[in-house]
Amino acid sequence: MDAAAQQEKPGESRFDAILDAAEGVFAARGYDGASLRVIAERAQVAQALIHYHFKNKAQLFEAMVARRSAAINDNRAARLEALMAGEAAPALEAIVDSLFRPTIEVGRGDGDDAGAYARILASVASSADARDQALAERYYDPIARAYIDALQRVLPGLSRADAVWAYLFAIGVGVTMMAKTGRPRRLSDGICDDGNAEEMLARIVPFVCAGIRALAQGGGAMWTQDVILGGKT
Amino acid sequence: MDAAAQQEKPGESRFDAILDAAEGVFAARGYDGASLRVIAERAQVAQALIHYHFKNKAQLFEAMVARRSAAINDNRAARLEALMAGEAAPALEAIVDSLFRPTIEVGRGDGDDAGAYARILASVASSADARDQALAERYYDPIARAYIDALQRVLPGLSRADAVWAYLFAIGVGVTMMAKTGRPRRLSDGICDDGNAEEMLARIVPFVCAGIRALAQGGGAMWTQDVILGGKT
DNA sequence: GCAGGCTGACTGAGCGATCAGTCAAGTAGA
DNA sequence: TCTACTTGACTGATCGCTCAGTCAGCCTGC
Repeated sequence: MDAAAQQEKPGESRFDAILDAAEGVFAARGYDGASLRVIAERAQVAQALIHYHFKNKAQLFEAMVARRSAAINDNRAARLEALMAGEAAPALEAIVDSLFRPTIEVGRGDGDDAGAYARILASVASSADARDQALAERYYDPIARAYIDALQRVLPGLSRADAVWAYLFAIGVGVTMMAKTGRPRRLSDGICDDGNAEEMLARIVPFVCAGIRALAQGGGAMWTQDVILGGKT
Repeated sequence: MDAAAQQEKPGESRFDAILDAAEGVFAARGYDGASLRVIAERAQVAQALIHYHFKNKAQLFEAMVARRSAAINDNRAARLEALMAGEAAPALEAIVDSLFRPTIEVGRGDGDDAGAYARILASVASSADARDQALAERYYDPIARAYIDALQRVLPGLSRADAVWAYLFAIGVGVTMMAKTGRPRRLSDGICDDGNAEEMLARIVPFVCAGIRALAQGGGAMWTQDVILGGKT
């Protein structure tokens, strides 16, 4: 047992301790794989206390998502509002940066648990389960619409459909890359490190921005048609 | 056994029926949420038969991944080899298309189960769990290296590190978008439909290609530095 | 000042349900 | 008869959740 890892953060309520523990265990084991017993152990509280504060397992999960998503999306909203307040349209790069940076500064954390919430988000984002989609709709769709609007304001040539696709593609990149799986290091023989968020962001932002601009220029639909019509080679 | 009690897919072995059922249940409920009882029910076999064919739950999961990944990655390898065989370097678009198309034609399926395997892949890809990373390493790292090599051959300006990042970003987009969550439709008020794979692919390919080219041109690292040094606006 | 009622925070014990996995017995085709 | 396949019955472990009850602090009436 690692005493330091179990030590309660000073000044933290047991309520928050449970949410912290839940985040780590849900991230490591998935929703069904996580057990309330293990969460209680890690939070150093009795298991029944979880049911005192939260109606059931599903509500604990939602409370955990609600707490983190509020922190991240409030941060995003503030940055985005500041960007869009001026008369001149901001750079696309600034918008995309404001989309990803809060997930690092607020949502990623440090140390062994880095990327814990990002892994939870990734599973929610790629799930067709009704519970997960309801969470996505409640806690992430509002900010998503704000960003889709912003993309259209910055790139007048971007259709509504392409703006939605662009946003979702961007989220797809972000959500999988923030999860800190260790795969970049393995695939690159140590050159790439997904533990270095700043190094990743320096690539994700130009990658995503170039992709969005390509959709705005509408150069896309032609390609696959060529492949289909002309036969692939 | 009377003919009426046969499985839904005629001529299919119970072995494959178990794998099919496992795919659907694992996709819908996650690894721990899936129960062997439910899988056996859906496959219309006794639960013990699962343990006859597969040592345990983990091995069933791996066998399911192995079967699908072999189908997808053999298809990818054949397309990629054909593309790289010629003297002239192929278009980047053709390479990226060959990366995504097999997941639709082989791995996505139709009807209610569309995207089932893609959802499993998404959870494996964003997991830091040792079992999931071992699966990724065994079944997906080899083809990943082949694509990373191909990217560098087509874009000589692309460094090894950027090629790895580019590949992982592309996979991030693909894996989350193939999962068929219904979110595009919800966010776009019905305009966008992630059930239409061809429509998505027509956007994903140019998006990803433009992103990769941006990394090859190295225009990335400057941006975030500007933001940090100059303050954001 | 202080007794008594009241409430929120918290706990140990244990319930019924369900889990993955085991096993001996049975069946069918070669 | 032999082998591969298939089954129902079963087990110990673990699950989410409930429940009765402890405890400290706070209000209220006297």
